[in-house]
Amino acid sequence: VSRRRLTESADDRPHHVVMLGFTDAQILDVAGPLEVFSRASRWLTDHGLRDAPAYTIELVAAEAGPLVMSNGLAISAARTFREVENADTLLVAGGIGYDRVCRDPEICNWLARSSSKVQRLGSICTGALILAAAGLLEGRRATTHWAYCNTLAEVAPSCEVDAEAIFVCTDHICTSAGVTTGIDMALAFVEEDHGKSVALAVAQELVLYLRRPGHQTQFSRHLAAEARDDQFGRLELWALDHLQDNLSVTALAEQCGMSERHFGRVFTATFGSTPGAWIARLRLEAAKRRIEQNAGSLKDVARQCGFGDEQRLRRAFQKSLGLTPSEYRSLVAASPGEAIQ
DNA sequence: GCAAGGAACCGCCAAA
DNA sequence: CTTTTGGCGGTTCCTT
Repeated sequence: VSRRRLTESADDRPHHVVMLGFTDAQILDVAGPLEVFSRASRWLTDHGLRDAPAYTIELVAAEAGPLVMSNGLAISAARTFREVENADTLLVAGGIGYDRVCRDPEICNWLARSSSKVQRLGSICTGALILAAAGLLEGRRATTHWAYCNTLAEVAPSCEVDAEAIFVCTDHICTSAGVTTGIDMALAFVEEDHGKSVALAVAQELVLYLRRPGHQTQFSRHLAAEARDDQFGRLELWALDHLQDNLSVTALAEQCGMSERHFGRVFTATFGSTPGAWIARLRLEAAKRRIEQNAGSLKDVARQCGFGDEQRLRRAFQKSLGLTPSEYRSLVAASPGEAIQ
């Protein structure tokens, strides 16, 4: 994250955050980050740190008409992207319809032009592919939803794709990974603008908001998997519902009706990740969410997420995070908004 | 921390 | 002939 702070402008103009949404965008892509800015703004005025709102927030549509989000919820944006002026932070949502937006030259041109005018340009999930379509990720480091990292590398050959990062910022362009990471990115923006304590306060408030839907990451994974509606989409749904069961390569291959050898080969070609590593990641993410939500003992978490016992859970955490599960828990308790990779 | 056993991964080749 | 699929076996990594 660039350390560029908002200059205290004489007129104390609020920072204008614009989210570009489209039909079939992920609702969490859209709502999560905007919620961060809205809460930050309220926190600052509630605590007497600002008289005027720190952020003004606007959702604009890529096309005319209401945005029917990937969960069926309809939101109406007052304006389309054509009418946007003076955006300070411009965010691009991801979701199922991203490819349609990618093929729209008017939006791509608008994004390319806006990029040089705005202070920050961010993408959530597959929104990164829209930025790539606008030619904005060439020669940069970037990330996107893990299942689309290969696609991103294809459409933006000189883009250095970081499949591991939660979000990646180069200069003023930030791309975030899966849906919920858009919230982490937005928190980083708030921190950049108003300092760590404000970001932390917002994050703490948001923990409640995040807890409510339950297993947020898996939830969004469910939506994405359902929407993908192909063989591996169905496999992911099945795997998410069977985390505690045997998810060996043999079992997965059987689920897909393929031989192990063929399954492994097709899977790796599609996802750029081996089946074993993918399952490990699914389980680790699930365990992290449960620990963040303080749902049960580590033993329960280990069992529910398919690690079997605490030892295996601990090893998995050590390997990917360099922390033990209990260290992770206390870290999250100390700073709930901080996402740990 | 170590050794044994097992699972995952992948190159290679053959059949469909 | 090319593409898709599957079996075999060696190596590596993980679990116990």
